[in-house]
Amino acid sequence: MPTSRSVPASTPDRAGLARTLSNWFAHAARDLPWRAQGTSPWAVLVSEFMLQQTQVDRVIPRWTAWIERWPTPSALAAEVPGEAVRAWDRLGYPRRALWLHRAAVEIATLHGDVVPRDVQQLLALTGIGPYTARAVAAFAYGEHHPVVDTNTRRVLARAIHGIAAAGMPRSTDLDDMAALLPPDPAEAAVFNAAAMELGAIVCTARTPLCDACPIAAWCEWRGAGYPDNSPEKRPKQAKFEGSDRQARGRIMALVRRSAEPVSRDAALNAARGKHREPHDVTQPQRAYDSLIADGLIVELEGRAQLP
DNA sequence: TTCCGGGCTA
DNA sequence: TAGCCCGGAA
Repeated sequence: MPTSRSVPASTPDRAGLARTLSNWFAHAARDLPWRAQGTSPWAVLVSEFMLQQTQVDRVIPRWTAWIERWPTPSALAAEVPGEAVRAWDRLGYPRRALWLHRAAVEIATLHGDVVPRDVQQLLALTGIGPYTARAVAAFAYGEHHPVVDTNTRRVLARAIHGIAAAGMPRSTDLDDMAALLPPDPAEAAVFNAAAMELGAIVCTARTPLCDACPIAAWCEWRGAGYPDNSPEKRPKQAKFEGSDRQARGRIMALVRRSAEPVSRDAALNAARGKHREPHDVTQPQRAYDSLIADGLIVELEGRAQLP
């Protein structure tokens, strides 16, 4: 790995980078519904929960229906958790539907039905971590915080550190971003969004569109000739086919679409899929048990249903 | 057909 | 640190 240059001394015109990127965002930003004027903090929070693991195009219809049905935290909190799981549909990682429901209960009961604006209070809510807490504070309330998601981390790695790909999250990510933020809170919020947007649609992981990049002139990675200097790759993701994840997803799909509780046998059969692969005979039961442990299904008299 | 992105919890 | 879901990109 090349020695990184002594950090800020020789780096040019950071304010120019921020200004240029924000100007680009003003015309290039996708027209996403949660970016509309007047979107409530709750609606912003819901969008961030959904976007934690799911691409924008798949989130939009679920988010729209969710906000229409549950326009406030207390509206969701009044439902049983299973309704949140069902409405989550196939967004993936359904534990997050449970967490969002729990967060709604916490906001309704502990915060007077008002989404907190303080990062520490946001972090204390179920399912909210460092990214989501700062995203809500910055985008819903205009608070001055660095917001760093995986897209921003990749932009920082390339533009600031000259490294082809971001590795594991670094302790310096938030400091790096904070150093770039304009002092004005509203401008800082725009810049946070702009950096994420650049990572999402231009500075992409696999095929970055460097010719179309508005901050190419500032990019250390480009300046170095696009070296293939990534640190170790992140551990490769296990195959989905044949995985416990897949088995869990199949059970959840069955339980979500069933108006009535389903028998345990039906659930275990669903876990096996069409091919009835016998490679791991313990998997269906393991998947079933793990869903119960996660609270995503409950079993009553040998029948499984949403909580 | 395979690969991989995405933040959080325990 | 591992585990979690699905769909679109390669």
